Amino acid sequence: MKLLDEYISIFIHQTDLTLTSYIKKQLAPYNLAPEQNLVMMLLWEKDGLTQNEIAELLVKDKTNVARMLFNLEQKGFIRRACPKNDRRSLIVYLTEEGKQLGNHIIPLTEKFNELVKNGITNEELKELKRILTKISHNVT
Amino acid sequence: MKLLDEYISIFIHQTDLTLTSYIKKQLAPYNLAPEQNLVMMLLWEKDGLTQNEIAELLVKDKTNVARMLFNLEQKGFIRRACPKNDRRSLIVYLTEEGKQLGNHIIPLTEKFNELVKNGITNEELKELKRILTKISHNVT
DNA sequence: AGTATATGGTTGTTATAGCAACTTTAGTGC
DNA sequence: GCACTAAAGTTGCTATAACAACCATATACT
Repeated sequence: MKLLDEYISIFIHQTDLTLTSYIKKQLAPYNLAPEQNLVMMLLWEKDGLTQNEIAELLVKDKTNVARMLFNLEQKGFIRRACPKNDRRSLIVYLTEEGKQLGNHIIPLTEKFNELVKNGITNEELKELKRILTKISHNVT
Repeated sequence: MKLLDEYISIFIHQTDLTLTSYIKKQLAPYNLAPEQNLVMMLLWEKDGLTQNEIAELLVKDKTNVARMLFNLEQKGFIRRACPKNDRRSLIVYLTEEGKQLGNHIIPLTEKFNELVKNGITNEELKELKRILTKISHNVT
């Protein structure tokens, strides 16, 4: 498409859509959406983060994170508890089911990452990150 | 963030979010959302496309396009008419207001594109597109 | 102590994004 | 000409994304 060639931002956007669409289908059988998976990946690394910490780590609006966590709680993958010393915040814990889920999902995301990088050298990856970083800085 | 460094797809996703967020704010005063703007850019190039053609050109689901066009119609930028030879389809036309809008938005998007490309050589841009294309093909 | 401010979460609204199921209309095959 | 299939749009559902406004609790400052 012409737009896609003229505007690099649209090119990046389309690539992102393609990638998201793929991983979404991979995760669907596990009842997990792509961004919900990012939250889970944080928790598999370090259980017991607060909502706010998750929002900062994912560079996301706290409203989105709150809603994602609500959904993950509904699905039974996490639970939220109020710490005694600060009744404003909520700490997020994995449930047993949430912990088990990692055994399936982590290999799946590793495989996805390998697929994405297929045929691309480390040099190229570094170059890609370097240019994307430059682009981000240009508008920030 | 660790996730961002380990998974190139997340890196791309974050870059896209940053870009989208920026252009969204630029377009907001004109009562136009980023994806709505893509539709308008197509129409400024070629008025009188069908909904289906727009969906194909933008590589988007027809349901999204239908809803975007509904919103653009509500805003008064386009109108939709049924061609006599095929009562299933809808042809999309710019209104006078929609045409006028282009005078403001097109320069704005050009400026945005220049900003995004700031400090990046044509070689780097080509390289970026090449690698992103490879990545897209890997999951398609 | 008491006001002011800051922090952590929630709710509401708008805009993508894509799937499934559906309606209406057009074209095909016999 | 009738049944079948294909095509174009619409509706409903779930999941992001971000902003504004809000509530409750903590902290700071006087």
